[in-house]
Amino acid sequence: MSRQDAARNRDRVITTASRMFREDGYDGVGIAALMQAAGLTNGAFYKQFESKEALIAEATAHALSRNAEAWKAVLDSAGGDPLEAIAQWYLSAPHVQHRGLGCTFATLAAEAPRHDPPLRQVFDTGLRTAIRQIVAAGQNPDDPDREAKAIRLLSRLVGALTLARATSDPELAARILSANGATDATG
Amino acid sequence: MSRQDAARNRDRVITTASRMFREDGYDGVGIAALMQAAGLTNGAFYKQFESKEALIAEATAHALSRNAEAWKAVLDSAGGDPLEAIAQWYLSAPHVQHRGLGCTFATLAAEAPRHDPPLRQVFDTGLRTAIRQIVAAGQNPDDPDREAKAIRLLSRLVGALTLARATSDPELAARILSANGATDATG
DNA sequence: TGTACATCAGTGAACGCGCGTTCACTGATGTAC
DNA sequence: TGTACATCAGTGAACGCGCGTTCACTGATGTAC
Repeated sequence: MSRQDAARNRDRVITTASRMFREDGYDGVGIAALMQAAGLTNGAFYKQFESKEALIAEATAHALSRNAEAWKAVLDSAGGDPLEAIAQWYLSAPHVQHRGLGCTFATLAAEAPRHDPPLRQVFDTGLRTAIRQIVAAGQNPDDPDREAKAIRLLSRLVGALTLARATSDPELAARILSANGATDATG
Repeated sequence: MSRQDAARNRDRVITTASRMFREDGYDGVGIAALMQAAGLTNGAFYKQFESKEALIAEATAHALSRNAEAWKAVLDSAGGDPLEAIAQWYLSAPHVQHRGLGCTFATLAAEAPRHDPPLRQVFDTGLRTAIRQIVAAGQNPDDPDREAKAIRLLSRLVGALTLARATSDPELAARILSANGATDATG
């Protein structure tokens, strides 16, 4: 167990938590279940983190920065209109189905108001990054309304994904997704 | 304790739960705390409800139907463009601050995917109602895209409210709100 | 380079606590005759 | 209309369980000389 091993274990806990929190919510993931999923035992947790709330902030920051990487990849590789490409990708069936690796705003932002300032600040940073990415991908750099447009697109995508996931009726989910720019909205 | 008293108690538990769930999430509200807030004791709960999950479905249906009444009141009394009036009202400071009486989609829809079919169906109904209300308030009844436009508006408002609430920076929150149609976006 | 010691991540059991749910009991309400 | 009984919402304590957190202990790693 070198210090490098310990650092790797810490990273694995954060990665695992960032997935589990997005799947089951902050309240839905216990320390014991998390540590077991990361291949460790209960007690090791408090050698690495001050509290569950501290992990929540770190794991959310991790999730948001992974999200930002994914946005960058999609925007960079888009032929044609990058914002149309983002909407298609964001509202695709895999993203609707797999919450654990998906957008952190859609899964966890609604829980943020009940949490401590550090987590809220993580969301501040994540939001600013996402807005900046969309603004940069816009095709009209002189439009004075371009930040507001970026914010509207982000708001709309987050809302659409959240609502489509809440539904039990695939037809209604498909209508929500395709109204918002999904190409294949079968799920 | 007449049967009417019992029915009133049951209603009070549902109303109380619909507020508390929106404030603290489904996982954040325990039966004991809920019953105490409703002026009853622990044990009475299971004389009225089969399980917590059953209450979750009923309380969410109640919250959504109260939301629908509020939408109707705003849309009916709007001078000028009703959809602009809805956005202003929906993104107003009181709505951002008071989750407990606010939009159920913004507070609880993200938790729905983790729950049983009855709750998901409650969201189905709530969504269909909200979309229908927005469509009916639209000013161009011949627009073939009017349902998609209604869905986009709803998605955008839900996303904007969720993101504005997650933020800890009032300036960022105000930018999100005003980009989406709030008039006074000071918080 | 080898030895002695300090450090510290991890183990696994335990802490107190609140969770959702059950239960024996109470007593007022409603029903049957 | 009065009496006897069944119903059932509510009480409050208890159930087993999992929660976040703590702790004594282990043993490999890293440091000092």
